[in-house]
Amino acid sequence: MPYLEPTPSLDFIRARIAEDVKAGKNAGRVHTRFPPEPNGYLHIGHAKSICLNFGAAAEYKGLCNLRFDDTNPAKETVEYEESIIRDVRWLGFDWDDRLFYASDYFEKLYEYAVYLIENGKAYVDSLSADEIRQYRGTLTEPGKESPYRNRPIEENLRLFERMRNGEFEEGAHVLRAKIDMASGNINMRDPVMYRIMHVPHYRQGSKWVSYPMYDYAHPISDALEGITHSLCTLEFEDHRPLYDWFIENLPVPARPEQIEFARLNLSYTVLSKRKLLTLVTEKIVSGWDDPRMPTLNGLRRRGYTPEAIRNFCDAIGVAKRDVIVDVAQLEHAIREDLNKHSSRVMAVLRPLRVVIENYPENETEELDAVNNPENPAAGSRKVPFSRVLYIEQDDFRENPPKQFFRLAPGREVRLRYAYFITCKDVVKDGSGNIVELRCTYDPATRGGDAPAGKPSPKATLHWVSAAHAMAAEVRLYDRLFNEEKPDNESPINPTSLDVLTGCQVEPSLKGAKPLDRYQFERLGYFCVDLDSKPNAPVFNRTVTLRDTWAKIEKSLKK
RNA sequence: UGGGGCGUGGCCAAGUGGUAAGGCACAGGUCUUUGGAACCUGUAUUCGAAGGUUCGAAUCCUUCCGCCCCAGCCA
Repeated sequence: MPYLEPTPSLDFIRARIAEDVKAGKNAGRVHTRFPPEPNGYLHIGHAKSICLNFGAAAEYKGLCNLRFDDTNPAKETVEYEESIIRDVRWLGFDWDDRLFYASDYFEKLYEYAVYLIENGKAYVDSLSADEIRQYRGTLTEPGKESPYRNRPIEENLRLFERMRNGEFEEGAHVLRAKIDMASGNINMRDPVMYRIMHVPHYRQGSKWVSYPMYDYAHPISDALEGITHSLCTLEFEDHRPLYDWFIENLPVPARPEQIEFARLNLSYTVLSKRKLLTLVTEKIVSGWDDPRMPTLNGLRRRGYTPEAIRNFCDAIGVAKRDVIVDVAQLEHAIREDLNKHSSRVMAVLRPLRVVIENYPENETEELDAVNNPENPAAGSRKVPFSRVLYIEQDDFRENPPKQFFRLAPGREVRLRYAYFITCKDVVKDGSGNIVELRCTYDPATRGGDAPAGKPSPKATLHWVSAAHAMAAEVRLYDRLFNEEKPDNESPINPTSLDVLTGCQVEPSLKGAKPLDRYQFERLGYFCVDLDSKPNAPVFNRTVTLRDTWAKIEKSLKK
């Protein structure tokens, strides 16, 4: 029996696409689209859809269009459109010349609407919005037919044209599909196709005053673009019969198929456009790109890479059940990527002055430090060492607990890439605060290697030379919410942002530019913030390193 | 009580009648000049529940239970 490679399991959408291709449906062609409405910024949930649409198309030698679903001029702006284009590109996807807009189909959409009217399948209703709601019935009771439902075709045609010409006030009339007011599916109870809006469109200007609704515009837009698989989220499942109804009742050039999947939910994170907008407008965060935001530009500013986000989307899969993915999964994705690709550097966030008593006053040594142990090709750099250093306050304990093996009085530890040092004395100020450590170094340990016969210390500390280090601001971020499933009332995590000033970073960081990413050894991954200036650098903490000591310490406190 | 969906370990997720993949998280361990990384080991007698069909069921049938979505002239 020959060994067979296990076939990688496909998610249900890819499986379906594979079937269609195999069956020769659409001549084996695969064509998807990502259809955002330009009314907000893209977030990690959209990334799932983007990766699915562009990814699945590419895997089956197909294409994916970027199409703006801009049918509601009251909410849409160029600012949003531009941010969406930037974010999809940044994520790593390309649509060549296939950038489309539903608004470019308005004329065609209008013609199709006329076609439905002519065939007795659409009518102009003159009921008010309130009345339409009442006539619609409820979830358990059927609706009633509008008294205008059987208007003569000619009258419908005249009225619809006058709607287009701007002869009516908003709300005076709507165009409705004539389907079934008794349907158990409310979407089929004569859904509205067009409504009058005296609002200029951000791309069409004042050309239109009647705008098509999503349910009507979407299937036609898909058909006009030759979309084969129209992927959307679960809440549109009920709309599929309507989607199909338009496709079946109109002479459209293709028959796209709508398939629904579950949208992404992330623990400790809010992902609804409305809630995100509130965070921005109420100034709870600094903007759409606040590094605590789950928006793509927020994540970018936080230091996330497109690759990590794509890997995350890959890892969580695509299915139909409602899920809440653990943010730990996202954090794992960025750690995994940054571990492989980011340069190591030493930075001291909360400095504690250390004087090496047996080291000459005015001497400086340049020591070799490896840039990335995961990637030898990244090479090495020189780090200056001198008599006065800074180490992390957390790395010293006057009365260390059992499992603490960092620096303590009388104890020897290694300074990374430098020397072993031993703490001889603790200097305190008037109120008993530790302000300085007096230490000695062992010249035989240069580079950090233990000489033959000498045991290696249990701890290795990062450090920085006081005379050479550069001062910096560091912003420590944590999850925005402490509740696993935050809702509208959830308070934000008061420690979601901790700004540290007076941090000391190694001099090689002098040329760092906004968005450059590093690992601060033993601390986490950081990236240069957009607010950073050459003389006043600012770093954002993307994510911490896994911290075993923090876990021990936490269990110690219990 | 109308219609549409969904229920596999703490969180995701394969599996489509032949005896429960994988990832995250967690717990041990090896190694280590990052308490990082890497590597190894462990964690569902069980697939929402109960019946039934079958030599054999997470997969088929029946009933029940639970959760999500829909009553915008939003998308």
